Amino acid sequence: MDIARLAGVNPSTVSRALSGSQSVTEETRNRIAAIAKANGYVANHNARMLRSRQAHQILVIVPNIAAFSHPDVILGVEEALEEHGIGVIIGSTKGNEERENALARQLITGAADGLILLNGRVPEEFQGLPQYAKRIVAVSRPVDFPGVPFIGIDNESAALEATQYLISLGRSRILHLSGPRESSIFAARAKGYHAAMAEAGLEAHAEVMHLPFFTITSGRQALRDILTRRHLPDAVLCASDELAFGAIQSCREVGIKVPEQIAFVGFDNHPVSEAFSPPLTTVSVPRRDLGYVGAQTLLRSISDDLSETQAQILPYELIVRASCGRNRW
Amino acid sequence: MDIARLAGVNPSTVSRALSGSQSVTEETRNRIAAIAKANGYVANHNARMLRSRQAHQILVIVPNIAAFSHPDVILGVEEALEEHGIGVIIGSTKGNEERENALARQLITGAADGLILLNGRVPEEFQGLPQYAKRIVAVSRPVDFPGVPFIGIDNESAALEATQYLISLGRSRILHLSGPRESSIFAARAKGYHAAMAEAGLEAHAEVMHLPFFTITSGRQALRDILTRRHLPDAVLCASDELAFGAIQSCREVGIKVPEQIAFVGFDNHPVSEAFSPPLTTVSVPRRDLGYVGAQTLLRSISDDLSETQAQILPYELIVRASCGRNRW
DNA sequence: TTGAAAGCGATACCAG
DNA sequence: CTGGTATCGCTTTCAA
Repeated sequence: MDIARLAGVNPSTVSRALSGSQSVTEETRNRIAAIAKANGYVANHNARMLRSRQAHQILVIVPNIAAFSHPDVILGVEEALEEHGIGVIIGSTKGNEERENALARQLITGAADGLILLNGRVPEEFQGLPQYAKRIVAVSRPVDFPGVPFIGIDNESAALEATQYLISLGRSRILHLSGPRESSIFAARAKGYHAAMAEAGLEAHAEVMHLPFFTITSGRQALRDILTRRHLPDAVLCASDELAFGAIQSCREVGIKVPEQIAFVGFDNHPVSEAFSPPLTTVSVPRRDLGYVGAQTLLRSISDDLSETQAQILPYELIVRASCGRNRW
Repeated sequence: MDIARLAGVNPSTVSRALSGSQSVTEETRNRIAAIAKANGYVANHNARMLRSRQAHQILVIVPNIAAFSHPDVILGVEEALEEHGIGVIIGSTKGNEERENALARQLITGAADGLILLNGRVPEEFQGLPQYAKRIVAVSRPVDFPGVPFIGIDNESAALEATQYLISLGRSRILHLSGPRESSIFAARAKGYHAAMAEAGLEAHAEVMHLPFFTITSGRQALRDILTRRHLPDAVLCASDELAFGAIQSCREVGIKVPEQIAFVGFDNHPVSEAFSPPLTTVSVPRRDLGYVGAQTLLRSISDDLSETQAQILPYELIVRASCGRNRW
């Protein structure tokens, strides 16, 4: 590097000066910094990373970046990493396993130093490679891979509480609209829902509908089908706010009154839920914190001073709004 | 690399085989590929990139990843790049100039091969470095930097058309709720709005409110203020769907009827706008296509076969829903 | 088609 | 505190 020549020092001194090493006179450091700046010099990323064996990048794998809940998590991740000068790479998989593996390779090849999984699954590529566990954390959705920490909420308990709330309002024919059955997060919510129903002696009315997607469109279509039934539910617990938005839309379209005829509860507390009509009662998930804590956990895990924390459960909160009406009795 | 030893060939042959070079026997290539796979070998990313002077990564700079309109654009970018085996890095700046420059350095240091700007501004860092123009494209919001192509919609014309639509319904006291005045995209929309008002002889009623953010909260607060006025507008053209959601919420809270008393038009056609109550009339922006075309343009520009395309204007569409009611006359 | 050797641009280690 | 040198892991050029 010719900054060395210009400064009349050895390249290694330039390197030390620019990376803020202590073992360089402040005077020398300043002089080199000035020369570098004047010449618009910045160290080549790939060369540094090759030598120092760090990418200074963390990869976040999301199933779908357009889903309502992920951007806020990513925001939290960014905030945590920014403080450490670490960049964030995003990859969305859309459930495509091939794509998942391609992204996984970013970790294996050293393009990223760590992985934050929001998709609830460790890519196949890591099977039989337990040494990568310490470079991976799962956020929002747990994964089945030994040694990978999880940061999320207690979904079972949240669904339980939400269902109990509906029951406390006098609702009994409560339907649970959920996401893919295979996803542990939806399984947990369904479990909490069933527990509450059973506890209230309403098991006979319990019904879980697992949908392949938890989008607005998906919720809309599901309710269209349900509204053709002879006996309508009097409440619906939705596994995402998006499902609830679509579902409520369908009700409106056929003149079913919300919350009078059917009450709705969502999951996420997306910003829209407050502006929606009726404002949506929903389980608030600390998305940003999940991302923030997840990133911090990852950094600690990578640098080896993680005291075997296997799961961090953050608090959720049931936000009561008008979509469930008031107590009927 | 010991794959070479295992295969009994020279490292260079392994390199050639794995990168699919033609000048290697198919037989040799297959044999090496098999051995590499069996041993879980993948070439180190940073070393490859150092040598070949490519990062195979594109950086997308967004002002705020939680804004409703960006994720879809990113989706389009990902789709376009995935086909070329190029990864996507995301950085959100939250308007922080220092953060912008830090991200810019990713391009300068070679951590990324190109830059897609969704924030309407080329980072300071590139001032006086025109050679980077060919590695940058601006999507959604144009930037002021010679040689940087722009992919977006005709905002002025879209706002003009939306305003004309409101006028055609008999509305006359139309307010325009917009984002930061400094942003050219909002300036363009305001211009179209003014043109329509002037054309209809309603210039006297024209009023543009520039808000620092175009979020739900921002729209909600703005309308709260406006609704205390003696003379209410009879329509509001919002520069984003989010503003509209918040604004309509405020109307609902004080009992103002939408669309009877005030009609609303949004911008973006976010998925929620259809499920909202009332369903929101809005300008549909082809967000995904913008991202897709933007990424393609960038790739062509980087590889030098860009025929000096300076702007690609994609079609928008006014989606008419119930938030403006029907013609009053 | 393959091998040998020379870097890519930095950092790290060992002397001084 | 600074200089010299080996080296990170791969690709590429030049010969054979």
